[in-house]
Amino acid sequence: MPFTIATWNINSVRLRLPIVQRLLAEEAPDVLCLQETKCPNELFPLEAFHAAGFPHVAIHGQKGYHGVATISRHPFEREERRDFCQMGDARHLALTLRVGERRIRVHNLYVPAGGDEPDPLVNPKFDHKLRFLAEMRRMRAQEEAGVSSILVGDLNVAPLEHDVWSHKQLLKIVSHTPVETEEMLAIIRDGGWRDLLRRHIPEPAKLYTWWSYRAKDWDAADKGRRLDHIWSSPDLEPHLSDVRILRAARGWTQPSDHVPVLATLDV
DNA sequence: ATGGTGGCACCGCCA
Repeated sequence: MPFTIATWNINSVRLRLPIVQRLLAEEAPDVLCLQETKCPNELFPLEAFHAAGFPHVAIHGQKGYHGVATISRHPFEREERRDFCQMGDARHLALTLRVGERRIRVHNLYVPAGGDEPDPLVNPKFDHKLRFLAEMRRMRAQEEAGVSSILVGDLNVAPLEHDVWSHKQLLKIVSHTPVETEEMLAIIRDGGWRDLLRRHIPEPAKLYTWWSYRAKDWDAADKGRRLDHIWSSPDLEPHLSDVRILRAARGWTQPSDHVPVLATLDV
């Protein structure tokens, strides 16, 4: 049966509830992982997701900043919230889905953006980002026997040359500096992950999931970056049937600066 | 060319 997982940095789940509902109605994913919910747990709009056909919801929020949530049609178990870098930030949520006979561990991550200056000695936010990525090196695709893995989220790194509009012009821009891109490729390699977007649409095709709010005309300028990712354990890769980046959502009413990314597996 | 926009909470911080 087909199984679709979606990931979306929503930049306030309460403000953008109408477009989240639109995504759920139009794309009907099985699971939606949200980042930057910017919503304390007690104010999370649970009922709206229940009404949309998603009875199983896990949240990890905080006031004002960050926050992740995983919304599912299928039941899950073993919720986990890791405190990367021991900063107290709400940036990780894991759970194990039961999909038919299969068990899938789903990690939902929001990696720190890292500020503007790509020097950990003068910019504590960039230092935090590098330490966060170093901690991600310990995440293994094959963690438990008999359990597949999917890792999604706003990872705030565009690792490949064709994940940005201009490789040369972004080499000193946070999200595409060599220290970040090399670290991300090492996380993928050492963790045994498969980059499902690139398995489906290899380079040199350009792939973007984020366009700045600051551009006059984001669509015409098209200065995007691929910051949002879907990775899986190797056993799932042969079951991948489709990948979609919903570029049109960048033009929806009161949009997020990120668009939804979806992967469909035949499981 | 070193701004530009957006959200939240509070008058600045983060992206």
